[in-house]
Amino acid sequence: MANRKQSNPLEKPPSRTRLLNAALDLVRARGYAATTVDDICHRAGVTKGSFFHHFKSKDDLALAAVAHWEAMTEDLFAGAPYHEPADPLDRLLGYLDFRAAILTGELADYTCLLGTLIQETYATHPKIRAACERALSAHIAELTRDVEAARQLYSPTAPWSAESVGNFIQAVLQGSFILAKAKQGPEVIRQNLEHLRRTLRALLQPDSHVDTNKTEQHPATSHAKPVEEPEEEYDSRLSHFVD
Amino acid sequence: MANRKQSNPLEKPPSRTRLLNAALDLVRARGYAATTVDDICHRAGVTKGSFFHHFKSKDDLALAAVAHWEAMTEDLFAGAPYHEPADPLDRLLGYLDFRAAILTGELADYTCLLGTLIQETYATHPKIRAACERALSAHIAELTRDVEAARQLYSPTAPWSAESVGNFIQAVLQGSFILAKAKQGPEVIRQNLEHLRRTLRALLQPDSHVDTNKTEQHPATSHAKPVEEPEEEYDSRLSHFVD
DNA sequence: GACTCAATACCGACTAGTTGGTACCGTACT
DNA sequence: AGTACGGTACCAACTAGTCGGTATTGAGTC
Repeated sequence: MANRKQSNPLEKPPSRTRLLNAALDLVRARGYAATTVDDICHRAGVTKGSFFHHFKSKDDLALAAVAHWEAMTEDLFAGAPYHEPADPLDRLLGYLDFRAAILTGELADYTCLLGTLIQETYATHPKIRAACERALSAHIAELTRDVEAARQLYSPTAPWSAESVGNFIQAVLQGSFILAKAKQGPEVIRQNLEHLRRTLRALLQPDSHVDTNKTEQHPATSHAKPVEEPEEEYDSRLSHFVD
Repeated sequence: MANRKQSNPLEKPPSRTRLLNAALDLVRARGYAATTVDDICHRAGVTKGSFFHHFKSKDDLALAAVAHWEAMTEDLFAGAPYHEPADPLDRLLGYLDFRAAILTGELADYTCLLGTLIQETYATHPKIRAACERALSAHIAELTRDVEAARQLYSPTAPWSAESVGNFIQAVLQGSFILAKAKQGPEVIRQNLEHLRRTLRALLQPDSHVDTNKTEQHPATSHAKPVEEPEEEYDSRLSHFVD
């Protein structure tokens, strides 16, 4: 609340935003419990007085950080190019390409705050868990819309729900992040996105007898590679949304 | 090291084992940083003197806990019934059934120590991360053997490696655990295992012209349900492997 | 346009409690 | 006696959170 300073592109963002960004970086790298308030203040370049002026507790900051994360990622995905295709399956495959394209920088830069936070807080911090769940579900719901459209188009009689596929995609991403942290590199994420691409193609394969004009756009059996990543296109820290 | 007391089924396990089990439970429920040495001692019913007699630091305990976990899960999976089928694809599908069957009790009872630990330590505790990675990779390698056998049998020209499929399976599991924690229940894990089943069937579908006698055992297009879970069969805390 | 007045933003020393880890001692085997 | 095991008391370092204070802003008043 209160009057948030309008974004004068010349001056640095206000303390509250700096604190939130610092929290995002540190929590994703070290986890929630291991990140101290002092750490966050130091990285944000402010003092504890400022911290507790903006947030009434560390947990309160965590909730704000989740909201901040949700806003940032919502913008990121809303502005991504994969929404353009008219075909919903193409949009889904484009989503996977996009997820691969943002895998730049350090591990902590492209992994998910929500997954990290959930693991640490699910049994001990109900509010944080709930906030993470809401944010995650919102993203999945967005995805599910395209899955449902593609299902209607290609496999209307499929025995799976669109929502379950949305969950599956998100699970592969979250699990891939863990493997990437274990292996200290994003390669496993790319490979899993590739498998996910195969999975979606298989699930949404035009039913043998259902005629479609899409066949040449995504040949179901070939080893099609994802589109070449635009490399420097996306800032993985998403800092260009910080305002 | 030292002479570990032989398992007299009448007396409770030795302190060291109690400490390790306590650590497993607490870390999986609250995370590593949020679990204190005192917590672990209290749950194990011993004092700090005992703790630091057996482990020279909290991190040292973590390494021992990973080894303990690895030994327990190795026994668990080695003793599971899914190895019986001669067909490697059946073994893989049996593995998925087994993973579904052990989803009993509390969330912390059936989720994975390694995934939790990796998230919190990957950037700050190199030794713990490395230990988790070794344990996880060993499990994946085990799985990969069956994938490779199935690949040779059904899709020898497939454009994917067996190892990448092993990673994919593990990623789905780890990610499903996160979603289950967010949603506070294992249902999403079951659904994702079902999708994984579909994925494996699609990947290992007998190549159109490759004849096989397996068709009736796992009809590739039906909505086959996994075998009914044996419910009370597996103790999710795995405590029967404790010594 | 100077002068309040109040609200907001920020600072940094301080505290009460907690943390991992240590020192030291008693006991039970062998 | 020696060694493995475990208990009690303690500590230095660190933690989230407090508190009194200052700087900056903007609206209202004359």
